[in-house]
Amino acid sequence: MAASNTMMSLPKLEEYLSAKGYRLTDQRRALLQVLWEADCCLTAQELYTRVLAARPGTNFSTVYRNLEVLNQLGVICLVDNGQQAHAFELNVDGAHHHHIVCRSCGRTRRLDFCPFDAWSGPEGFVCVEHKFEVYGYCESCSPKARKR
Amino acid sequence: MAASNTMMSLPKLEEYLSAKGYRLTDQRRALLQVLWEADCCLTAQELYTRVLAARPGTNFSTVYRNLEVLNQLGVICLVDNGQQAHAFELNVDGAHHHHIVCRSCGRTRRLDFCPFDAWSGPEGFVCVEHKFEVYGYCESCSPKARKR
DNA sequence: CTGGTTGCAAATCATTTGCAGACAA
DNA sequence: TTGTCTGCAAATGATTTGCAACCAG
Repeated sequence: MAASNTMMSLPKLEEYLSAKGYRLTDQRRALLQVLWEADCCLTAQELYTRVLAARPGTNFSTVYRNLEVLNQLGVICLVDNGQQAHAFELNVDGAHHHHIVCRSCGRTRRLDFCPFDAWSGPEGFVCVEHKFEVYGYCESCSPKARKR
Repeated sequence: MAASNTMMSLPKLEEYLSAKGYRLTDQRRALLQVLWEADCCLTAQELYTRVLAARPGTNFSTVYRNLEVLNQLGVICLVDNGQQAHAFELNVDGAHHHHIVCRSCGRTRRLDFCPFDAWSGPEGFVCVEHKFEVYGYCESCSPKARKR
C-alpha cells in the first residue's frame, strides 16, 4: 500500500490499539485501513467517504471520535492544509515532521526540514510545540503556478 | 499607544484606506483604533467587544467584514493561535514575521526569525506562502510551565 | 455481562451571507 | 445622489456532544 512508513504494519497498529485497551470495532478497522491506504493527508470528510465505502452505515461522528483517539495515541497527525478543515495522516513511526501543501491539487508531502534544526528558539520562552507548513505548487502543478 | 510599529500613524492608516477608495465609517475607525491600541494579537470576539465599547451598536459581522478588508489591504495579519478562532494584529509596516503564542496567558509576541532565513525551501516545489508559529510559555508564565 | 462504542439528532462555534435601509463622499 | 456600508437574521461548515442501544472482550 501507499503508506510511506516502514515502522508498523496495519495488524501491528490494531494490536497496539488493542493493547492500549481500545476495542477493535469494524468502524475503527475501516478507518485505520483507509488511513493506511491513503497516499497523502485527507480531511475528515474524505476519510468519512472512504470509510463509508468499506463499512456502510458508519457515522461521521464515529469517524471524528476515532480520529481523536488515534490522535491521542499519537498514531496520526493533524495537518493544517490552510483550508477550513484539517487533514489527517497516519504517522506510525511517530517521527516529528512538517508538510508541504499544494495549492493546486491539494496534495500534501512530508517535509523533513524542521525550523528548529537551524534555530535554537526564541529567548525567554519555553517552546512546547510549533507549527510549520509550506504552501505552494508541487512539481506537476507548478507550470500552472507560473501562469499566475 | 502600545502599537510597536513606527511606520504609520493611525491618521495615516485612515488616509490609506480612504485613498484605496474605502469609506471611513465610525465602525471602521473604531476597529482601527482598537487594533492600534492592542498590545498583542486579539481574536475577532475580543476585537468586537472592544469596538462595542467605543462604538455601541456595532455589529459582529461588520467587524468581520472590516477585518477582511484590512486583511486584503495587508494592513493586518492573521495569527494562528492554535485555538479554534484566529487572532488578528495590525501590521502597518507590512514586514513578514511570525509569532510566539503563550499557552498560559494567550499573549502573542512577534518573532523575527523565519525558517526561510536558514533554509532554501523544498526541492521541486514552488513556495508561495508558509506558516510558522511557536507555542509555549512566556517569561512570566514559564515558572508555571515547569510545574507541569 | 458490562463498559467502551456507536448511531442519531441536536448543539456549538467561528465565520459568512442576503437583503433592505443608512450614510460617506 | 449613489454606491458603499451596516444591522439583522438566518445560513454555513466543521466539529462536538447527550443519550440510549449495541457489541467486543
